[in-house]
Amino acid sequence: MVSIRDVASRANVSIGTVSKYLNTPHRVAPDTKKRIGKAIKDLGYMRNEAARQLRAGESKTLAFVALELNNPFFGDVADAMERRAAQNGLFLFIVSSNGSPEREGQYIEMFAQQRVYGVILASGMTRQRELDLLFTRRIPTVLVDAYGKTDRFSSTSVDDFLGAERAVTHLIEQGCRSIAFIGGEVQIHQIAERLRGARAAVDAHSGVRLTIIPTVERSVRAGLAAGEHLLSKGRQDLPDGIFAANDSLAIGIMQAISAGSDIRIPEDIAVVGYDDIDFAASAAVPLSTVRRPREVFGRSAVDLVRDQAESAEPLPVRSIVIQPELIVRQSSRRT
Amino acid sequence: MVSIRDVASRANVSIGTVSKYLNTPHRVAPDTKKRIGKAIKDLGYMRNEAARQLRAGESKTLAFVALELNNPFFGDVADAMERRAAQNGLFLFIVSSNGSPEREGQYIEMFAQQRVYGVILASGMTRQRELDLLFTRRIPTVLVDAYGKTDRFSSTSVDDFLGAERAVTHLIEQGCRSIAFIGGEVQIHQIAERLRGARAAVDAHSGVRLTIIPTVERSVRAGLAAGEHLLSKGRQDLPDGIFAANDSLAIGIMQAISAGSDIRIPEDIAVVGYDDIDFAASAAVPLSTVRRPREVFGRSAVDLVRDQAESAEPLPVRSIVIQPELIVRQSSRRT
DNA sequence: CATCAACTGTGATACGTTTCACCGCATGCA
DNA sequence: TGCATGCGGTGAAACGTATCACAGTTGATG
Repeated sequence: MVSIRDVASRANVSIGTVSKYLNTPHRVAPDTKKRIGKAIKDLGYMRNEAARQLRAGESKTLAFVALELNNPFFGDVADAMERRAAQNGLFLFIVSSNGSPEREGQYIEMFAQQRVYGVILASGMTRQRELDLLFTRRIPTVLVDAYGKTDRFSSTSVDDFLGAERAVTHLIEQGCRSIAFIGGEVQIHQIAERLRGARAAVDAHSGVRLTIIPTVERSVRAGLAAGEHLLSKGRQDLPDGIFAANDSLAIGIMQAISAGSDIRIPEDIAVVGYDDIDFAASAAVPLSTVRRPREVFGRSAVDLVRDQAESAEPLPVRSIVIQPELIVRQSSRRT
Repeated sequence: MVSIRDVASRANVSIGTVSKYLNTPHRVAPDTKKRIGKAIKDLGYMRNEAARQLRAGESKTLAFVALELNNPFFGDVADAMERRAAQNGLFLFIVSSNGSPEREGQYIEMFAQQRVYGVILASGMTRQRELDLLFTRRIPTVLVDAYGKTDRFSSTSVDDFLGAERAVTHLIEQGCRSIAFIGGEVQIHQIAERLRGARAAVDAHSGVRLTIIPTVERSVRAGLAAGEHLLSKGRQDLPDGIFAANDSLAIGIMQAISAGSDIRIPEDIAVVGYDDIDFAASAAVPLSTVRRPREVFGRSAVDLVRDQAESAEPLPVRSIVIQPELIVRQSSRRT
């Protein structure tokens, strides 16, 4: 493997000069510059990033830990972050925790070991252990959608409690009295918030019941399975309103219902999802949902990290909270 | 920042012993082990990955370059890769080229500088420059969906030519005579293949026309725009069959058609997409499509990289070609 | 009792950079 | 001429780890 040393000797200069060429080229004489450039090309030299990092101690790599990538919502957010990162001269590494806190922990540890530029956490299930790690190491960290979870990190989030409350209140206004919350994995912070909001809405109206149906994943497939499970019950046990933890789930459930029964949406069961992914509007029955702005989300998370990283002294914690918007479509419109 | 040196002195051992503790703990006496462990905990020591890499020269990080993450297909593939990587004790870093070959080039260069374990390329638009780079540096590299593009790298791919040919032949059998191919960004290898397949099918039948409609992105939104553009033409200029470059596009187009006209799908226009993402089956009109197995895809790409990386001598190039499957649903079923 | 192997721990070296104090030299100015 | 200034280049010292030959100790074996 060819190193800076080889380049130096081939160009008849010292190692220091080659390094200068690499980092502050304007401080190298034109003639020398040419020689070094040629040597690099001839040898096919490529800087060893590990060595650079070790010595310089800084990195331009921003890490984004997503909960799962099969949800298009995260894909869109990731793409938005990538654009913003590029504008700031940063690189964005995305990892998927695939729903496992242990795995996420491994990744965070690796990022800490790499001394990355910063970390954006959107898994909603980061363990205290890793949060402590990031905090004590002073690694610029931003939490996505963990509103109120911590006073140590900056965050961007949508007020999921409010969003869920609005969604369920809407269902109740449409006449629903038995509401099922699907996707109740309370490990995940966002989901827990949505459940809390749903319950608040239900509690505010007498005569309304809330049932919780957990799922393993939050994919279309999981929604299908949940829907089929639901249908296997007696007709009288069915809810008349469904609030799903995200759109993928909702779409899966609606598909199961329309394929496996003559139950009508929204007349017999009204459905509301969460996120407003692009596929929500084009579902068999266009899906009512709670919109979370993806572009803003991604952009502001990157900005928050950058501000922290570029600032000399520690910045005060900042929390950006975005209001969610209820989008009513056919799947819940009864009037 | 606390280093291995601090740990050593606090535990009253040499640096070498601490390193041994970190890498081959079974060669350290239980008593010493305890002392070192305590010192590490007390000091909050964390290994510096850059230094480790510099010295050891090896990494456990696999890089996946995706074309775009807003397409759920890539998200699913990425999740599948992540699972396989975890099984092999590897880390998976995902990056999105966001449709820009320059940006992709930057990432590849950075991966080469980092001496990553391996690289999986799925952008379909990797430049020759970067391919050469990876090849000469002997970085284990696998191409996804670049069947026949190179004889230097192993690859997993779906035969997109065949898939497209089948899709369009199916449209013709359903009576379509004027077919539009939507998403014609020929820069991207996969898309170019699909276009080639579509043309082959059209050429094999007399009296059938093929129109190409390019789009900037390949998202639902882009499909909506393309659909609206289509509708703005006179009714007699409309195609009677649409083959979209992917499902997101197809779903967007169908949505535009059903919202902005009384044109019926499939009676007036039959539509076929590509990928069979989970949302295809649950679209307003369930979407016919060409299925690409996502799980197998992700898994085998990781395996190919691993085989190369673990092998002492260079392995012969291997190409895994998967047959695509045409899934006929309502959007193209006229009989 | 001598020998040998297994087991622990040591210290020096190397990995490929960046950085920084320093030096020689030419230039401009009084 | 004397002196400050700035430019272009040098060489050595880190950065934090892994590795490896080697040494000391112990227990078993013949």
